Amino acid sequence: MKVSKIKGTLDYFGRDVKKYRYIENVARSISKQFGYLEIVTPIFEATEVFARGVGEGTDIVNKEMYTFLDRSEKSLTLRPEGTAGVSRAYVENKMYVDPGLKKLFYFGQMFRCERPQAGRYRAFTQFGIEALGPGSAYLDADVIYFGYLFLQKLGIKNVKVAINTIGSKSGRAKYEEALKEYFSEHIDEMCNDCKTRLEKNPLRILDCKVDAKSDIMKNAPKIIDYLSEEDIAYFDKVLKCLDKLGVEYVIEQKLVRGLDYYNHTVFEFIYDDKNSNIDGLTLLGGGRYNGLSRQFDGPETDAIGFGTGVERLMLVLDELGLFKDDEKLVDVVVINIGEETKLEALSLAAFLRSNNVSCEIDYVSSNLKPQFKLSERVNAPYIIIIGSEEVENGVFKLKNTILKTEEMRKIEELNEIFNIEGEKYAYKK
RNA sequence: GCGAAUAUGGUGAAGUGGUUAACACGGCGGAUUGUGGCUCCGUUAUGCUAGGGUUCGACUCCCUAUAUUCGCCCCA
Repeated sequence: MKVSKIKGTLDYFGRDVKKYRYIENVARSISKQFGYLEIVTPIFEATEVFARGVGEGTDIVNKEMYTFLDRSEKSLTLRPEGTAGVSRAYVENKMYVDPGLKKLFYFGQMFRCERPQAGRYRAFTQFGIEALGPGSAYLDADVIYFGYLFLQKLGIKNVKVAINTIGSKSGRAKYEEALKEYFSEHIDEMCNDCKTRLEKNPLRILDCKVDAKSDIMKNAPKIIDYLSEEDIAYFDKVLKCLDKLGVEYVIEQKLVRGLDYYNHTVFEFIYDDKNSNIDGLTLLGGGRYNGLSRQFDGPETDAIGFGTGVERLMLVLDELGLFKDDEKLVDVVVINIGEETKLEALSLAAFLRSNNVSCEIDYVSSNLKPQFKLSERVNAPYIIIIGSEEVENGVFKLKNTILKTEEMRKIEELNEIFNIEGEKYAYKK
């Protein structure tokens, strides 16, 4: 039977898996620096977690989720994003009883059934952070700075930080009402997408690219008129903090984000280089989601976080040539000349390995050619060559493939050459 | 859901309406070598995504299907 991978999924191996782990390692180390601890939540959850958490009106819930019935007819869903599950876990495990902030990060696969394209897959990996507990403008800025520094550490410089506020939940609700009313009067002149958005999520109309330049859009109600003084002061403070931290940003009034749970500060990091074919790609996005915990019957809790797509970052690293893979696979390849010394070579390899020297050996052939091919393939800096003459005389040939030198050494010197403490290797007659 | 492009061996690929489907890399076998990576010889797609059609004849033209890729929408 010929089977192939499901559309929009990836096999990682070779260089790609190294790139993937490289990003993961950077993510983990920066999380540590900011004091975020890992949380691992299930790959699947009850469907309500996302339906309620992410929001009934969102694209994710309406057309992108992998939802299925288990054997007891319960509706489950493969997680399409990380925040809802973390919020559910926060409430369920009563993490709120600890005073102060819970700072958590996750790194894992998410699933969305949509059309794959550059940097977008159906099974993809997100790294995200969530800070649950007392909110503050300082925290908002710190979270944004986290994202900023993360991309910097990966070497990704040309990034536009777009930021906006959509106010408190009540402000947002009033604003949505106003938008609905306003756009209802003009809906005939607008694009089809906007017509559906009007019912589902009027905020998103602002995000429309088709009608962006029309007068209707220009004259639409502004969020600023629906923000309370506290909301505005809060946002100003976030911006001041970013100034101080040296994060350059652009205020995008029309940045609203597609998930229902957001309020107050929202942001997106967008790759910004007109000359690049990945210009405009969203690399990281997030915002504040105060009160999401109420969806899971938890206490009203402030929270903020972001998510970033690892596959997209990999795409950027490739595009910019930022990931170099010059890792040597092993330190030594042991080559034997003639079948009669194969066992001696294996024994020598075993000795090296047991003393933390990584080492490779050809298990099949005793011909020189394939053995040298192997050492090329694994990029070994050293080659040890033994034949029956060497064993007879208690020596071995040591080849340095970088300096391209070759010399005969006594077997007693092996430990010294590879910095091995303890018992010395000796040929057994 | 909409739109576009592509589909030849292990890989990168060239190709023409008409006998043996170019070339390169890789693989395999061998020659020469106690030391390869240079050289030399041989070998490596009864088949060009699948099915149908046009034709005396199609890998090359048409249709359908499938897959991949890219874009829109939305997002990470």
